[in-house]
Amino acid sequence: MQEIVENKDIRKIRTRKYIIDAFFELLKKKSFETIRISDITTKAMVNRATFYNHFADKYELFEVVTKEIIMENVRNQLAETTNFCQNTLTNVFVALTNYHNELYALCSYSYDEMASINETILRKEVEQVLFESLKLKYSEKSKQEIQNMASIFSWMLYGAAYEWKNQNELDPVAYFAQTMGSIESILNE
Amino acid sequence: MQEIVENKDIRKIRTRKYIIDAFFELLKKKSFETIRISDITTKAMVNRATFYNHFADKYELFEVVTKEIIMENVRNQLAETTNFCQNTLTNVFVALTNYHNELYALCSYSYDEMASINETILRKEVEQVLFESLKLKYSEKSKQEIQNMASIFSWMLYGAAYEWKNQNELDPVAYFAQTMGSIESILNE
DNA sequence: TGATAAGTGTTGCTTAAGCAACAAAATTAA
DNA sequence: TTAATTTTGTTGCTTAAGCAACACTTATCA
Repeated sequence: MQEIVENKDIRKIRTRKYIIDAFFELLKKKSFETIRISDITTKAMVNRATFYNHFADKYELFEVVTKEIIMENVRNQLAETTNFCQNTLTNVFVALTNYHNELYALCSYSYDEMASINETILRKEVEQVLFESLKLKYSEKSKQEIQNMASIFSWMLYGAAYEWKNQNELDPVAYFAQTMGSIESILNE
Repeated sequence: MQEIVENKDIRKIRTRKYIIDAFFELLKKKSFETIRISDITTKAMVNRATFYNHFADKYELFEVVTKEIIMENVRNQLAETTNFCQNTLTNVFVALTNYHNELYALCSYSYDEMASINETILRKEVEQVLFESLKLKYSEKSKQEIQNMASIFSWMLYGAAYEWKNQNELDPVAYFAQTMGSIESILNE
């Protein structure tokens, strides 16, 4: 319970920042797997033991950082669509393409690796948001049913954004409209 | 005596670096006099009290930093001329023009102010180096006489470099050769 | 294979840095 | 000018971070 002491001491904030900065700096040049804790701490000019006061390991560092820095962006865009509507899926999709672009900008060298690590985390986030949104709209449906819808949508959107990144030719909105149009026409056959 | 403990602890090195970096960052935008200690510490993300563990005040900060970063350069170039010779004056002059260029690059906004603050420090440094050099060459002369020569030369060279910066048209070596040529011809009239 | 090395994660003790509060200059405003 | 405000420099106590040493796991390569 004592756990949430919150950063009042500037040293914690500063050290954290420098670790994160150093980490992303390194991600521009080498792959996630080849980055050692000591690489990070050396660049950040902190003791290796200090790293462990902030993060359990480099996986947690990346997870936490991604959630904070990148997903905050996604969340903000998702927040626009409190109630589920036709545009919700498009908005979420656009948010996800932004996420991919930002991630790529942050760690171009190890983008695929990073995207892969984040996949589950991010997809779950999306699922959660969609669940909340769907719940409001379809209050008559069972929780399980809504959960299933949210899950399928999250997979679909995450996957679509990932594929979009690999092609990266069309504007996200156009890409999504086109693809969804095709899917709908097939489902309605 | 315990004073020279030397930096083994990375915190001291790191904090020092961040204070110095923040200081020069600020010098690019505002004048030395308008920079508050708290401006520096805020930017450096350290406590204000910590500043005073490293420096007595911002004047000492600047003095120490200048000596370390900029004058090291000057010293290196001066080191080439251990024994006083015809080229010594030219070398020192060139070193001083480099110093002015570097100082300007570091704090363009407040260059004049900074150059003025450093004047005495730098001139004394030059005087000291010239004194050592002259002493070797003219061991028959009295210490006082050598001291006087070194002093006059230091004023001359410092002033010449300062004037050169204000004109900044000719190549340093050409400027110095030309000016010294004129002076010599007058002295020999 | 077995051994040498390199990286990880943890711990007890030490030290630099943070914080808050203060008096004393120095600015600014009335 | 005087009063209000801001900045400076200092201090006692607290806390985060450094250090060094450790056991342990994971490469490296002879």
